[in-house]
Amino acid sequence: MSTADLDEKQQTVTRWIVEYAVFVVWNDFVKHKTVDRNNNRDLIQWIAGQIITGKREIQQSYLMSLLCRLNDGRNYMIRYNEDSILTVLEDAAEVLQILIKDIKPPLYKEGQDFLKAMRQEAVYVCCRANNFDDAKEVFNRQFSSSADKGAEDKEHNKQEIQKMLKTKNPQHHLLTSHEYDDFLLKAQNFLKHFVNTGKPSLLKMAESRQDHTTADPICRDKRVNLGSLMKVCDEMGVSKESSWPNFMEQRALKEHLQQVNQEKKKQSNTNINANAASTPTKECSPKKRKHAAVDESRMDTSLASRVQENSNLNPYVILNAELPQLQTKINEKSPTKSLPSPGKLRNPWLEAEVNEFYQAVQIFGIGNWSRIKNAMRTYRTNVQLKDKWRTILKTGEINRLKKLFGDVKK
DNA sequence: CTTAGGG
DNA sequence: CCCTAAG
Repeated sequence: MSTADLDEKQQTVTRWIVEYAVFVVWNDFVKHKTVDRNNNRDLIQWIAGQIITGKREIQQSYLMSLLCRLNDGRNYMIRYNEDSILTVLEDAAEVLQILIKDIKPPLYKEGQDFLKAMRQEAVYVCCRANNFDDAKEVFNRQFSSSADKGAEDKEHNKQEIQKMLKTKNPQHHLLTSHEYDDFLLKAQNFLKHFVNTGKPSLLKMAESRQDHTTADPICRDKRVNLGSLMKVCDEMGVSKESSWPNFMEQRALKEHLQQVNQEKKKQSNTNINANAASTPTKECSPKKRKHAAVDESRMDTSLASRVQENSNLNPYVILNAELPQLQTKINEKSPTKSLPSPGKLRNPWLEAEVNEFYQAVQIFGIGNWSRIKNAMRTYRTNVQLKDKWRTILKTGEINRLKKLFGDVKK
């Protein structure tokens, strides 16, 4: 097989994954009117880093990033990048603008209306939180430059909002007559036009495959069997390393972190170790585990079950979960290149970093430093991780971690 | 390219 | 954190 063939196949698989990703994120959105940013961000970041020339793929990745922002829209305190003063919904409005830039005539008005609605909502969410100062700033940013379009109704609306802002009343009818969920519904109705409702190719492939490969009930109810997806990649002659993003492993890690955090919240009620539930395979010999795929069944069910918002993640994870600016990252070749770049000299380990590391070791096992590295998306090398583990043992920090997160499997 | 272990 | 041997 020539390398050109391989490239093309990789491209195809990449497309499929994008397609599949949109499918997953969109389904989340319409079903629960929410998108789990902390999980889907891995997907989006990976996609953003891919070299995908197809216009549709770019649109799709914009769509997904928009959905994540809409989900966060209630909380105007969130910022998607550090030096931005824009609130989530303002940020989302920018993404939307790009998304609908060359929208076709029949939809043009709808698009503009929705964009307007989003800008209003950006003001409203501040008002609902009784923060009229921020609301005012958002308003000025979003509504000041509408001089170019002197439509009457727009002006009217603008004045209405201005009046509302003056009252400083969070119970104003403008705010109470529409909930945020109504806005999401509106979003859903409009954004339908951007999502391909057909089944993703990758999913179709996987489904046709799993019919005769397994009778596992989990796989039957249309849910995705990631193992099958990977198999498809294999059969396409695409090496897993380059084609299959390691967000799968990252997700496993994140889920584990969430579980542990929730467990900690419930605290002393039960003595059950979170490990026992999340890492069923412990009898494997190290050699065997090395070749086993990431626990597929667990990730399968997670696809459908990551519904709840988790506001209790530790700060390190939240930091790590910030979305990249799609506008700037979309053309970059390698997502890993854009990660927190290492200082030239030595970088001390932060406690939160060590905690994440320890939990990663719990998931992937001692010695699988490479996989741990990928899951953590850290700039540190496998060897550094190995050395860190050694010093954790030597210094006795292991005891602190053991108390915090439980034992680590051998 | 990965990991283990010595320095 | 680096180096190197071994898989």
